[in-house]
Amino acid sequence: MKAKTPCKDCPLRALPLFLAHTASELALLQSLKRRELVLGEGDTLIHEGQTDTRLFTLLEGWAYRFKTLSDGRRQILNFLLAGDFIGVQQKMGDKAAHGVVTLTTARFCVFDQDALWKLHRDQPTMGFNVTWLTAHEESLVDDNLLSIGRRSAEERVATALILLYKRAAALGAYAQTSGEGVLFPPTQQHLADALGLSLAYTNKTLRKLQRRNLFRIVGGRLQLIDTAALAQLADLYGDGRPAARPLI
Amino acid sequence: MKAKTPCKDCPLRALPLFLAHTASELALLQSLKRRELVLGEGDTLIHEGQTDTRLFTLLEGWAYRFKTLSDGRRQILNFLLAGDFIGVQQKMGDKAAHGVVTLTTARFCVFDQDALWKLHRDQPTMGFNVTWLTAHEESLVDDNLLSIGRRSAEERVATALILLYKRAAALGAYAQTSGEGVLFPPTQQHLADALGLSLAYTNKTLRKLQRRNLFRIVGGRLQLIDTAALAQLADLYGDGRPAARPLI
DNA sequence: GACCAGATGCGTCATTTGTCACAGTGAGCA
DNA sequence: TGCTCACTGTGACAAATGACGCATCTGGTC
Repeated sequence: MKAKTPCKDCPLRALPLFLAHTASELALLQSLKRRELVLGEGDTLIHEGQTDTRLFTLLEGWAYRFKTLSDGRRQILNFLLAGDFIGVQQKMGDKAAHGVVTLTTARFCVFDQDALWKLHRDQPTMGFNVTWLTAHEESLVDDNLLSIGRRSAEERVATALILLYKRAAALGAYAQTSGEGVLFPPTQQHLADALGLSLAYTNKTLRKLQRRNLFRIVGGRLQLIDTAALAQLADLYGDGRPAARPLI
Repeated sequence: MKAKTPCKDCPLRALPLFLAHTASELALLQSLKRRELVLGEGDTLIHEGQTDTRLFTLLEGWAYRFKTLSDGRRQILNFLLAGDFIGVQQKMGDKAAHGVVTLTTARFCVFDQDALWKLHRDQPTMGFNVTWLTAHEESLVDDNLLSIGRRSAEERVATALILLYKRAAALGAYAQTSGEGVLFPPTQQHLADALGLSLAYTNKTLRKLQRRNLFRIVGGRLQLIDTAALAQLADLYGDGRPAARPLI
């Protein structure tokens, strides 16, 4: 899988979710792309505590960012899907960095060591895009913080299902979305760690909503059956559909 | 208070917490500074849901970012102290923006409408600094998410007290830190909303730690008495002291 | 000094969520 | 075929946290 797709032909870029870039922006990206990296399910891209790493873009598959306490308690900060840009925080050398682990086999675009600075220096619009993506990821974490701090278990599950569904669906056929729903790789343990709940209680809550016929998970695919009921539980602001965004 | 201090003489800039900027960077900042704004205690800087706003830097006082659910449950995402840069997320037009409210009388630096783009375009190092600050704020929210998702009430309180203490202390005399501790304006209700706990339980937890003589809050000032015990409860990675950072 | 509003402090009881133990299920594999 | 292992499902009970009510304190203000 070292076949380096040229950036301008990147199939992700064709999706309506992603904004178009100019030829010179693409040329800069191409010049910063070092290689592609494929990891298996459950592999570590960035170790927790690691501070100097490369920058990556997730091209295919799912991953997640997480932090742990010394006794092993783990919190998933957010899930990463195709198009997500990874590593800005580590580049800033923040003391308490997080880890990144894959949830499925995943393919990454690996950038030059100095990519973060060169993006800002050589193409201010790309620097702006980095800021945009960083602010956007922060807003995902903000949402999760609201959920975990103030929503009940049922509401958290409903919120997570809707938001993850919409994110995956926005990638469409590229992420194998179909009439049967979206691919949904997280296990209940992952959901528990993301929602700040125990595994057992996450299971009970999922079953409860499932028995009310609000959603279905079959064969690794998530289908929302009663989106309105889920949305009411979740009490979201918007419709949860991700905004069009830059792709770096 | 419309007395516009020139950026290069900003007293914040003299603190060791903040990195030095070049003359041309300062000149750019100066050109983007429109005015200063003073708000009273509990005033709203940015309404929740507002998407297009200005950029601000908090020059003096405390504030907080928050989100609410439609039934009024509120989550404080993080506290803002002098030197914090405000408004990047709203500029990105993220659907589910947060509000910003002051905790004390506060003074803000108000920037030009297009400041975000001009910072990137005219001085890539300043664009880089915006990314840095945004990533840094995200990492604060990551920390809070770990706390609320996986720490017990006692651990959350200990963590918050240490981190807020260190942030305030890093501003030194500028934030009126003294032998009597740091100024500490949040009420127990604010702490409860930040920690994802109820007001009553926050009170009980604070009292418990206070009775164990771990800290003291008197006259609006926070003193850590047994920092080691607090740190052990908090299970932090580093020492919690904030890293040197750009000031925009 | 009396009053008031916002904070803090605390007891009791209710609810949510966690813990533990164990059973079922299905995919991979010897 | 029968392991094993990761994952899902479930019940009984325990622990953490929330809800409510009310007392107390404190600082402003008339």
